[in-house]
Amino acid sequence: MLQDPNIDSSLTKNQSLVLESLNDARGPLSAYSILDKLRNKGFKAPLQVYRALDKLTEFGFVHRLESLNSFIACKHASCDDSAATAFVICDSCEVVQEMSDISISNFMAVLANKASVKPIKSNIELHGICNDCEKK
Amino acid sequence: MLQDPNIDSSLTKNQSLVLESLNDARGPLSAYSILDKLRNKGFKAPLQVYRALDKLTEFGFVHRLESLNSFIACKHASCDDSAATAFVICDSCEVVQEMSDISISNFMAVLANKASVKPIKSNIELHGICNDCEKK
DNA sequence: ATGAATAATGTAATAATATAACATTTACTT
DNA sequence: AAGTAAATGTTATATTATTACATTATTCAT
Repeated sequence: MLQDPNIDSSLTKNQSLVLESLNDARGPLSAYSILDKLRNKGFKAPLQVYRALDKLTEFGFVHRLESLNSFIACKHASCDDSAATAFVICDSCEVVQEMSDISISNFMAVLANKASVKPIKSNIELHGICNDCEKK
Repeated sequence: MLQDPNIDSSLTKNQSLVLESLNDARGPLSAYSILDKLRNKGFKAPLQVYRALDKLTEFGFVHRLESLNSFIACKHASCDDSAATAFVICDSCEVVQEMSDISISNFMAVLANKASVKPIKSNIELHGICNDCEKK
């Protein structure tokens, strides 16, 4: 799977390695499981992972799933700050769907307005059982 | 401040103490800061707090703020499971507004439907700067 | 009432997640 | 090339949460 060179080239070595780990993963990963995956690439301390994750999150390449203390690569071409994203998580198979349409951003804008707050960052996570798991 | 006896009477001693701590607090508290507040009431270990928090959350008396790893008493008379709640958090003064109207529940229902997921639990947190802090 | 089952508690140990502090290296800019 | 900013390496430690197991309290059917 080829990566966009323009994206990867803007990243440092550690950032690229962490992002690759997340891209290769089927689901969200904890910082420490990323660390374990990257020990054979020279990673030795959690801070190496956390620092890369900070930047990747800042760039919009990675999202943090607060309710799982874990991280997931953004599935969208570029997730700019203005767009709110919602995550739907199956508690059975742990598949995560990343939803990011205008209605979500609108909803959060309305919420911010109701609360008289200037929005910085939103976090929307819905836990449930996906269709496939429900059938079993 | 008098508590509803019907509510308190259904709680155990530890649960009541933890809920009181959260009711007395101006904002959200971490489990360990609750523990510290309750040491003079005989609390000695984090598990005493976590176990009480589990039950209080289950009963709907307490909410967990995932992005803060902390807990807050529910401001509503009774927060049944069917109602989705959103939290608006000022990153400056740390005041938390608990929003719980039908539009939030509706929004999450639509999201669940779009993702073909049977919803269990939702978590909506919006970080920003409140009006008061913005003025300063 | 009594005994069995269930729920809650006490306590110690440890696991899992995250950051502080400081030294060093690399990359960028002029 | 020198100076600055950004990234990295490394150790130690802080913070958050759970496992495991023993004990006590409560509930509930008989």
